Amino acid sequence: MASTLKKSKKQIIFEEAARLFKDKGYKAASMRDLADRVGLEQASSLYSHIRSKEEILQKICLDNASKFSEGIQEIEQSVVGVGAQVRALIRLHIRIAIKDTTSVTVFNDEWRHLSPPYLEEFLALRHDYEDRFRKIIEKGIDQGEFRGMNSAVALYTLLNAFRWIHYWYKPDRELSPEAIEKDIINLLLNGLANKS
Amino acid sequence: MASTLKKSKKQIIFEEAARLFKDKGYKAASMRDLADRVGLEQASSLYSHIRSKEEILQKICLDNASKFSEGIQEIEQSVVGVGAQVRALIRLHIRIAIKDTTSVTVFNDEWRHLSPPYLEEFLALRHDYEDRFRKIIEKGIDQGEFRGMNSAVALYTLLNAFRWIHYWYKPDRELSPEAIEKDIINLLLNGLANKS
DNA sequence: TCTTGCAGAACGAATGATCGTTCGTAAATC
DNA sequence: GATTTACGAACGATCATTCGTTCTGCAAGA
Repeated sequence: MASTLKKSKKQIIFEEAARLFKDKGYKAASMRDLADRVGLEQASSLYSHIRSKEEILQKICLDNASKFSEGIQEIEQSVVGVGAQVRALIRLHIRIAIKDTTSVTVFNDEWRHLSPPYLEEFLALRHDYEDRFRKIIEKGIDQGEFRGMNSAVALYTLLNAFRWIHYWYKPDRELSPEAIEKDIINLLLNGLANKS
Repeated sequence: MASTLKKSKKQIIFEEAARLFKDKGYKAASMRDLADRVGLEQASSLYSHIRSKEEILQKICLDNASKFSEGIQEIEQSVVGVGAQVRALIRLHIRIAIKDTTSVTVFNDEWRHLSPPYLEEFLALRHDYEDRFRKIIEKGIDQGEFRGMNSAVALYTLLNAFRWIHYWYKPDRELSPEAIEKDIINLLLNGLANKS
């Protein structure tokens, strides 16, 4: 099989850790739990592959932050019209949530357990992302394409509207990702589009 | 002052614990932290007033669950028309989030640390609430008042759309609770109302 | 008014459990 | 034979909680 790019143990540990952190929360998840899940008898064995527990959280948080940064970067440059941009951003969120359910849950809910230098770095990235999203919304409001409303309320309502997918979605549902995208975009955007 | 209904120490402990659990998360919050916040030198002193750490979490979770149960109960009985019912439910969520910011955060994010008998009880209450909310949405879809879409997608998108308020809202914002209500209802409901 | 007794509240030490991590060594892999 | 990986014991820290004691405020009795 050409597709047998064997995963390194390190990678397995990171993936299993994401699942563990999602299931129990970062603080409640122990390194002994993690050792069990990857088939090691001792928690100490993990340290042949990783530096620390927090290193795992750092990687998960920063990797996901990068996904969103790169996503919005591309949308700003290649998509024209604020309506299409917001639609693309919604799709970006939904697709990441469906593709990387576990790591996006950790990214969403466990970032606060990052310690000082990394916490600030993470918050700066998030602030930057929200700012760029907000600017698109404000532009749409100014142009009359979006409903006149507080832009922060619009921003956070949108950002949170998908935050159940990574928790709820399973591939064997009768509902396809495309159908979810369509329904959510319709629900959100026909409230955002000005039709006075 | 007639308004001096002195809070019992127990009540102070519960309120301060909610704040602490919100700030650091249930697992990361220690009883020593809590003792500090209520002005006790020793964590052991807390046990003159409370039975256990989890007792606090149980009360916070069940109290808030009751608020939502009672809220939807009243709406089902007194509000006519699915459109008005959904509007009332949105207002219910926003008002609780603004009134009890700290405890609603704990209720939302920390319930999973409840242990066996209480966890199941909590999940049953939540399932019941979601079911009743979903039935209203389905009725609206059937009657043609709401957009034709998957009712679970609609339910969870609505339920999560406000989940930033308890984190973001501060009384000194230039934005009044009424303005937030208006904006969110407009944003969400004009996407839900069928206008073909 | 002063003393006494009592109960609730706070303390401080200690318990057993669990945590993340280190270290020296042994097994496994190449 | 060299290097990576796993082990097992151990470390120090911190956790929630228990226990016996001390402190505090207040009411009853003298």
